[in-house]
Amino acid sequence: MRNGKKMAETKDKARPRGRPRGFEPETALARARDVFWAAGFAASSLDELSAAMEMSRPSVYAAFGDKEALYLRALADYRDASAAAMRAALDPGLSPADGLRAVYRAAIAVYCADPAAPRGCLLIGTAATESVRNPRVRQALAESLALFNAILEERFRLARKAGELDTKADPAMLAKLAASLMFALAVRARAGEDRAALESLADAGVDMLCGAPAKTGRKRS
Amino acid sequence: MRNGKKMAETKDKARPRGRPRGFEPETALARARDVFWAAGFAASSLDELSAAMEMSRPSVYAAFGDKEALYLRALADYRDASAAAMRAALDPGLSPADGLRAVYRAAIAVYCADPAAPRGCLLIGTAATESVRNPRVRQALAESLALFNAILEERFRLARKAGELDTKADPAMLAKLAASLMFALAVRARAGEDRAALESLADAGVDMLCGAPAKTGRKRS
DNA sequence: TATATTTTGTACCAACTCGCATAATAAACA
DNA sequence: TGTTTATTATGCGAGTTGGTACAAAATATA
Repeated sequence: MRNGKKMAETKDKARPRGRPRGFEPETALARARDVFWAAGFAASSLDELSAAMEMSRPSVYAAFGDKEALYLRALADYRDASAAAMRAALDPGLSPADGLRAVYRAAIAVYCADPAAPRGCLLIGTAATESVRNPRVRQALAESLALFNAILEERFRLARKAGELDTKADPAMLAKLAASLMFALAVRARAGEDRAALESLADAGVDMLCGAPAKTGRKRS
Repeated sequence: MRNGKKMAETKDKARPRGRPRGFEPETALARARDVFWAAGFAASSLDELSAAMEMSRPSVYAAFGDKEALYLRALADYRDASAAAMRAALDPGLSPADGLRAVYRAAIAVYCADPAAPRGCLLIGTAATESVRNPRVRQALAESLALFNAILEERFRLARKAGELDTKADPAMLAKLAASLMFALAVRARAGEDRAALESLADAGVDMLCGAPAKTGRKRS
């Protein structure tokens, strides 16, 4: 049927013993992630998931376990991809402000990838809902948010060492504030705020976090 | 409160014609709101809802319509209560910084009311998930977030007029940044971050938004 | 009393949910 | 060729879902 075309022959690896898989795990996972991303965990049925993954339901179970395991796997993959993108954006060759701007810009691009139905962040937009009643999801969410904090903190710590930051600045708190703006962008994107508004908000946030005092609320004398 | 007309008749006005209701609409709605708050819209079954409301399912339907109508009603009530609390916290007798601190403190108190299972914000924690596929929920969410922005903006605008703010400051952008921190606090609370951490983050945010430049990342020379 | 009106409780429905048992299929291996 | 092994497809079953029909119950009114 759907495997008549190709048997998912991956590279030069010798085929395993049994019948070859009719799907590529990575793309199947990406499809599942997209379903969860749009509908959330609770509203994603296995029918819709297996259809999007182009797999029969027993195959989904055999390959990835039950619905929760599949969801946790999607969350973990998303977390890793996001962390990698953040580290890439925070190129130490750029100033902390430019790096932060790049992080926000990349995040907004992901959040608003589909202009017809912006999805925001998979973790904040869907895992947060499950977090109250599902401790495993809560832990995955908490760990992911902490990781994003830590990546930003590392950059701010480096900047302070390099003299790009006031020595009195607290890198950990700065990172939490910077991450908070990213989380808020995710919420606003999912609520439908348009991309231009998100980007100007992000720019104002960078100015406030890293400089350009003219635009803050501070009274200057 | 919001509909004095209908509420007044339950007091001591003549009883309506038929069999009297066995529930108080306000408390029943609050119970429904709590179920949605913990489980989200999709994972809240009518069985659980009607049990929490201490009403039979047909009674729920007769009084509030279907599950979505009940949810939208809970969202609207929550939005109104939140807006009232924000306006109360932003007492013009206080400085903008103190008012903002009060807003965050009140928000965190709501988000972390149950220390065993902090729920964050009903809108951000549950409506965001439904927003992608349910345009009515998305609109309710977007309008609520915009209302929170507007309430903060009004206070900043007043502060600028009163000379408490740099004339170059942009009240609209400041309000969006301030609201963004509130949204992030909601996300972090639902992810399980402890109350003390949220409060110190909120304080650092107020300092950054309204003054105390020593703690920002700005390099001062 | 009898009637009108509204709410309540029981019981039900069709559709959908997740997960699995079973068996056919497709490959490597002997 | 047959055997082994892994994946596929079919189909089912127990439970849950949102929503409703119906009649009993409780009140006001005539």
